[in-house]
Amino acid sequence: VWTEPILHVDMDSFFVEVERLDDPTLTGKTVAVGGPGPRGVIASASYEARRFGVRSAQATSTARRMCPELVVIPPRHERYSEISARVFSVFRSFTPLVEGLSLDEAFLDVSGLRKHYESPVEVGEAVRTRLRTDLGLPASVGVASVKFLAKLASEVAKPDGLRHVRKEDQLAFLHALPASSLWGVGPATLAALSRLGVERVGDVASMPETTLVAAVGPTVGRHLHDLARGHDPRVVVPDIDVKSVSVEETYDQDLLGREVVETALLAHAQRLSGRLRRAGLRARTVTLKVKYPDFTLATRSHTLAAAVDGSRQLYQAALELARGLDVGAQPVRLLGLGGGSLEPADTPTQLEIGHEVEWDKVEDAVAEVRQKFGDRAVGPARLLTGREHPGSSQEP
DNA sequence: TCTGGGGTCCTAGGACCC
DNA sequence: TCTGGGGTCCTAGGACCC
Repeated sequence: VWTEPILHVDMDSFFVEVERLDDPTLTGKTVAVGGPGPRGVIASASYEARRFGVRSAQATSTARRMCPELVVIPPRHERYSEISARVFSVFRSFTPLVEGLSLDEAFLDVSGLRKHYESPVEVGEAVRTRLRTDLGLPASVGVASVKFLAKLASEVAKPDGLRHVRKEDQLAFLHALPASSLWGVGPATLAALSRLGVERVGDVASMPETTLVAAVGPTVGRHLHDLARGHDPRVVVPDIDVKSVSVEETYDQDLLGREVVETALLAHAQRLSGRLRRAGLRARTVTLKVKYPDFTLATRSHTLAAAVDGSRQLYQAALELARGLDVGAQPVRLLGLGGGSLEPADTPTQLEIGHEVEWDKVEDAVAEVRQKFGDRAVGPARLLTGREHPGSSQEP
């Protein structure tokens, strides 16, 4: 009974269900959470909306055409994070062996619960019941011998269900699935596999490892060879530390001109600074990301001598990086700014000159106000538009 | 139809050190 | 004078996931 001790718990259309908690009139309706603008994309769709063909990652304009009644709600990530913390508290009340994959899904290794439950399936049902009764949220659970099978099982269980894949049935379950359902197979790998005539996972299993390695490279090839046999040595690792923090924005209209880009970077630097400070982190590597209208991406990064979390320091680094790119001459569709090589903020850092200390105090105060009232509550005068600028209406 | 925002991991080349 | 191999760090790009 305990040969399948891995649970994958996946919340059903999580963002939409959180919006329904806060506004029950949305229940039963065709609802989606996503960017409402001309370049917006659906992040989460209710099952009612999915019946019309609405899908996540779809352009909002496409979704509206398929489902004219669709209610599109702009994302509120802070709120989803709050509810996610409660969801993970429920997980950890069952076992400390919880490995989060995102805000709304996690692996649980429940092999330690033999004394308390009859089977892993009973644990899975208990988790689902707790999420439903305590938080009012539906979830689906996959129960299997290893992680990737549990994840595939929860996918099959959706919505609001549980699927148990027994060890003796797992190869039959696995081999019937399309090759694209394997974890790590995206468009590029799928195209390479198609050239080999592979359609199902069973076809992957019948390929010699050398053939797979020749087609998709050694790392992915060996990985696929293992997965197709139901082999997955990865254990559930609790609490993986965050490795990078970033903010980015796709603009409704492309940015044109260095000055416009620099103003946008200042706003990014402030948001990033707030995110880092709230997380108690400092970044030693700063990365600038630019997407041009033809969707080509360029990144430039720089590693500093000491880790930073202040908006001015991040802004200065971003300006330096922007010099290495063709912004200003070329229109810019998206700008992103990120921090990597993260360190805990309690690591002592050397302060260079007197007024830096004062500036740090100012930035701390700003970060605090932002935490209370949102990222856009406080900023330099440069970011104010004419209408908001005090006294601007009095100007001649 | 027209393609978001937030992440992780891998690769490959070059710098630098031993 | 010409040469080795290994290890680590940094940078840029790309595949992939939710």
